[in-house]
Amino acid sequence: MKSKDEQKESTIIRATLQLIFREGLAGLKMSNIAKQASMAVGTLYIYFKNKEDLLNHLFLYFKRESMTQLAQKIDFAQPFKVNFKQLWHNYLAYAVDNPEQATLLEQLHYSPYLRPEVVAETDKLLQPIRDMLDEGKRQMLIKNTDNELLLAFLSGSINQIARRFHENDRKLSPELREQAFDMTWDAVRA
Amino acid sequence: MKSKDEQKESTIIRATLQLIFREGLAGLKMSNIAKQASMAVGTLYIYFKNKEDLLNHLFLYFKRESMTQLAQKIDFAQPFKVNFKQLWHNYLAYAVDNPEQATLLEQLHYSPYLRPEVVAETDKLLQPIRDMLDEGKRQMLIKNTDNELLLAFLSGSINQIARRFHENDRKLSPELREQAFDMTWDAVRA
DNA sequence: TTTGGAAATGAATATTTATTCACTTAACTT
DNA sequence: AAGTTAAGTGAATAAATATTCATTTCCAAA
Repeated sequence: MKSKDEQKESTIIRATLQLIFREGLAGLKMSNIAKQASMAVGTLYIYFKNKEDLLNHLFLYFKRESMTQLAQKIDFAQPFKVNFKQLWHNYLAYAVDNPEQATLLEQLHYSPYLRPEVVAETDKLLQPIRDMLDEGKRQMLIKNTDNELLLAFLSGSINQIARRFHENDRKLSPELREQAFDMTWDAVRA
Repeated sequence: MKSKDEQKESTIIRATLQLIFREGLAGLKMSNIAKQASMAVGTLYIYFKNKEDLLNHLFLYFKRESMTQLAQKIDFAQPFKVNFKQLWHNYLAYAVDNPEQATLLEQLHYSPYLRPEVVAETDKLLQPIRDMLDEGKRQMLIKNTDNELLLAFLSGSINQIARRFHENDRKLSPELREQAFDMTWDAVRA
């Protein structure tokens, strides 16, 4: 018998990502996903129950992927600021290299498609970062401020910087990235 | 003869806002807009050519409204930092009091509905803020950094703070707002 | 108070889009 | 190499949704 091609699931998800980025979630059609992924519409339904199911899987898939990227080169033996800086640059690099994702996760988050339990599950992925911020506060290196405020400040500024530069076709030079990091560090340091 | 009710246009726009916020742009249906606005579907087509037209009008409408709010109590006779702080608090207050807008503008921005010329027009509305930032740099009060970077940093962090707190049903106390402003000021000051 | 005309209505229609399913193809098993 | 079974296909169908339009309601002028 013919066996399921395991790569297809991710092919479909990535094709969907491209389309949402190009045309928005509101313009997403199953027939277009099939075309973009070079397969028949029917095939989509072999891998995912329906459109809603596909979108929930996609949300989790990219949240997990982004968290993996974020954790690159983080080494808890290093001093706090070294790790903080690495994390910040990882986040920015991911947002810059994958401008589609931020847009996508944003749009999905406020759509009738996403199931609440999937949203809750992704929030748990942030725990290691919360722990890291707590450690920074314990060492009195960063301001003793609410974690949600810190997280919102960090993620909001990074995403928006990546988005605006991408939208205007501008490159974020290493110098600009350094300037942006300095702003962030000045903002959070004690 | 019966005359056109001028308020209806804004009634429709506001009803649409509510719905996009509740169900996302992807879930937006003309029939629901009509229900939310307590009128018949056909009436929508008296005030707007079609769905796309309605959404473009709505985008401009709220961009303009938010800029008006932002300019409240700004007085160019005041010192730079006073105005900067007022502007920042105006922006945060608007984002907190109108959590729907940010979500909506975000979603619309990346949709097949929005016409490019409408996007370009809204970008021009930011010019007074760019001028203000330039003035701060001239007085050597803020870092001499790219305006787009500064704007992205400011708007991204504020929007995300307002959004996350609203999403988690948490109130942003005056103390937290002060802390957030201090972070921002530390970030931008020379 | 009558009447002309635009606003408002919402069931009917047109259009778009998700999903199914009868059929074909490919890979594995014996 | 024949048989078996699941993957893959895409035209056909179902479902959802935008838009129209024949009819009714309302207002203002005559």
